[in-house]
Amino acid sequence: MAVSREQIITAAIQHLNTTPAASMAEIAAAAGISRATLHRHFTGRDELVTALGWRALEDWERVQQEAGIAEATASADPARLRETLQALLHGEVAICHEHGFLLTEHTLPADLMRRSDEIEEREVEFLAACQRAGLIRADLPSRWVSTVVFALLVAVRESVRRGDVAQRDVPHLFLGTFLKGIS
Amino acid sequence: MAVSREQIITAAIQHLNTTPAASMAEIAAAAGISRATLHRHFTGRDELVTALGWRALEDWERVQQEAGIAEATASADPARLRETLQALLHGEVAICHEHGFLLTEHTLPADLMRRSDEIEEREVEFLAACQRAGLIRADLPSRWVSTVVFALLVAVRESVRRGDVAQRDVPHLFLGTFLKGIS
DNA sequence: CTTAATTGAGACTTATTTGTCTCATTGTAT
DNA sequence: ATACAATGAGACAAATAAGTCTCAATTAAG
Repeated sequence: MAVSREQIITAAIQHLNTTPAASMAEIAAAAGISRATLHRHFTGRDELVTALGWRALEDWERVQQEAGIAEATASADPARLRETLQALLHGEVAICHEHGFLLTEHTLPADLMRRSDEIEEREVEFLAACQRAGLIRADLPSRWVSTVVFALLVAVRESVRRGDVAQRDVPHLFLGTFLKGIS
Repeated sequence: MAVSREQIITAAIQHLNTTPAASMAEIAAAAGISRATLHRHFTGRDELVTALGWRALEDWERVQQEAGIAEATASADPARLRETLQALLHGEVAICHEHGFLLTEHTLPADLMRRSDEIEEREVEFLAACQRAGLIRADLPSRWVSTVVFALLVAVRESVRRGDVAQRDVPHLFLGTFLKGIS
C-alpha cells in the first residue's frame, strides 16, 4: 500500500524523537519505505526536517486555535482566560511528546523560524492578558512565563520517557506545578 | 604556550554549547590548537565528549557538596534544608549554561550514565527531605520535582541565550518560579 | 647553545552518509 | 489484459568528517 507524505512525516517524527541523529536510511526504514522513495518525497534531509518543523508549527497553532487564545486575549475576561489557559496547556501537553527533536535541529530555514516566532508571540500576548487579568503574577516577564511553559513541557517529556510518572498523571502534575510551584 | 587538557575541555564545552554538531576540526580551532594535537589528547570524538560529560558531573557534584546537601538531608532540619536548597539552586543556575549540549549527546558510556544517576539520586533524596520538612509540597513525586528543577534550568539557559531576561535577574526569576509557580 | 619534547600543517586513508540513477517489480486503473 | 505509475533494491559518485601519519617548526629544559 502507498505511504503518503503525511505518514512519512509522522513516522519520521516518531523515529527522530528516539534517535535524533538518525540517517535518511534509518528514517526510510522506520517509515517502511525504501530510501529511494523517501528521496522522491523529499529532495534531501533538509527538506524533510523542514517539513517536520512545519508540521510541529501546525500542531502548535492548532492547539492555540482550538483553545481559542486569540478570542480570549481580546475578551480580557478572567473566567474565559482561565478556561482557555487550561485548554491551551492541556493541548500542549498532548503534543509536546512529538516535537522535542526540534531542539537539536539547527538548520531550520528563516521563514519557518519567523513563523515560529509569530506563533510564540501570540502565546506571549495571551499570557500577558492572563497576567493583566490576575491569573498569572504580573511581576514576571511574559516571555519568561512562556519559556517556563516550554521548559515544563520538556520536563513532562522527560518524565514520561523515563517512566517516572504515569502518562495520565502528567497533565495534573504539569498544571499544578506551573500554577502553584513546588512549595 | 601550552594548552592543557582542562583548557581544551573548557573550550570544547563552550563551543559545543553554541554549535552542538561541531566537528573535531572546529573544536580544535575553538580551543586554539591543531586537529592533530586535539587527537593527541583525546583518541577520538567519543573520548572527548565523554570527558566533557565527566566534567559536567564534577561540576554538578561540586555544587551539591558546596551546598552541603548530604549533611542537610541527614539533619532533617527545616531551616538548614531551606538554606541548602537556596544554595543548591543558585549553584545549579550558575553552571547550567555550560552543560546544555549534553542533551543532544546519545553516545555516553554506561559508567558515566551510572554516575549521573547516582548524583541525581542524591539530589532526589535531598528534595524528598525538603518535602518531609514541609519546604516542598509532599504531594509531588520527588523525581518530578527533580525533573522540574532540570527543566527550569533549561528555561534559564534559553532565556539568557535569547536575551529575554538579564543574567542578573535569572536567579531570582528561577527561584521565584520554582517555589511559587506563576500564579 | 644544544637537545628533547611538543606542536602545527598538511597529506592520506577510511568510513559514513547523502544524493542520483537505473532497472526490475509491484500494483492499479482503464 | 494492457498500459501506466509508483516502489524497492541496489549500484554509483560526491561530500564530509574521523583518524593516522610524517615532517618541519617551535618551545622548553638542561
